Amino acid sequence: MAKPKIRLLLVDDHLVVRIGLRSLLEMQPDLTVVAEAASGAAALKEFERHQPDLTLMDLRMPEMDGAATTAAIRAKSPDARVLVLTTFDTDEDIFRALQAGACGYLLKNTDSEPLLKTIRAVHAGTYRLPAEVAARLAQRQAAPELSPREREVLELIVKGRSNKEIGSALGVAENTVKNHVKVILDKLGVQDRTQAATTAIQRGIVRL
Amino acid sequence: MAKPKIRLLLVDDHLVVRIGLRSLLEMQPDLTVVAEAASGAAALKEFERHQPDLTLMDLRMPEMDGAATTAAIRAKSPDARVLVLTTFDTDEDIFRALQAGACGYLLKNTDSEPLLKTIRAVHAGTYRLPAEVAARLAQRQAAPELSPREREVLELIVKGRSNKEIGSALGVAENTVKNHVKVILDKLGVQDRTQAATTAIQRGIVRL
DNA sequence: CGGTAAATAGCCCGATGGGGCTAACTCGGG
DNA sequence: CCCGAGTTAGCCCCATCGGGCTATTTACCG
Repeated sequence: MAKPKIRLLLVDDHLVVRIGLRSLLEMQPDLTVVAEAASGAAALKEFERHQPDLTLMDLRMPEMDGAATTAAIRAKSPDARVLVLTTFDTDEDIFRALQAGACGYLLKNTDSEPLLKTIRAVHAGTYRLPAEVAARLAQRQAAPELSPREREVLELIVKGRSNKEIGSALGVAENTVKNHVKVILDKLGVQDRTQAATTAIQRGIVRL
Repeated sequence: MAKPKIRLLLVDDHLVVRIGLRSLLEMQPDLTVVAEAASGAAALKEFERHQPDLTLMDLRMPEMDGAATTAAIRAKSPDARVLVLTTFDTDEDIFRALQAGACGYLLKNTDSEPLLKTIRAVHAGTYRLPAEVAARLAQRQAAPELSPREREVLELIVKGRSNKEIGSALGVAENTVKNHVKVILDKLGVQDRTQAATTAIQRGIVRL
């Protein structure tokens, strides 16, 4: 055994995905899966115990999602390498994952070759984000972020509440809500609340 | 070999899921995976060739989705058994799958025991839909279906178009659109177009 | 300590939306 | 051959929405 294997931690709430990944990865002579976790909380424990070289992380998970888990891991181990695995990619998810400190991202429907190639590249520190993703990230940075209150209002918009209902729900005047709505529409670059709702869902700003 | 094995066809566009399922299923003495397909079209070919006892079918796939593929299979082989595997369940997807002739449905994040149990139950013909799902189906049948034109209008609502814009897009008067919208709101059981948009997305009536 | 952003709230006004109601025409099934 | 559903279209009316504008308080950052 000339070179030590790359030690991997798998984090995914889907059993079949964990099994599939494990089978795929264990067939490689330079890779070994040292632990699996089905939740963010479990992932933290396993990371502590095994200190893997690289963590493969699903984004959509119940309770603690992949971005939050990634942030928690990197808070304790700033040089931890995390590669995000997503099923369908909303810009917001990827953005949050990368902001949380993920080193890269992959779609789950990629073939084995690009998957293995990316794992080795990330481990070697030579991984670069695809140009298309980098472009979307740049665009996202250009787009102004919503304030906490605005996100709150946006969630209620998505639920179909009127400005008046949102006002009483938040304990503020309807006029105040209207102001927030105006800012939200402006920041999202849309004309009305329906477009705001659908783009919020599309970008993953709010969970449906 | 006293009893013949249950011969399975796996249909899923995710490589890791196919591998994971195959590993899981091949460990069972009474199950064998005779073929895999990564698309609806490929699934039809493999079904023709192998005539499996049971097909495990993903719903969300590019080009031809699971419901359409299930319908195509059952059009040729009316007694084919198809078990739908979904990641996240929108009512509409499940409903369409069952209408297309699927025998049952499972979430991908289920553990192995319920998965194996369900496979054997479906093959034995003793599978019953969970009460919760049956209730949702009953509710869906109670809900009146949208007419083709109404679905068309709904799609434009989701895109954030105004009634006037929808009218000119469809070549009809704004008043006509308003009538359609009224009916849509009524059929969906919602108060305004924003709720219509979000519930349409949630139920899977329109693709985002 | 001053500037900036967020959150609050008010005003006016025109555009849009949605409820209720009537009424053509068309097409397919009983 | 008529009935029902779908599609078309009009009417009135008022609530809601969204644009534009100003203003106060708080809080944080440089």
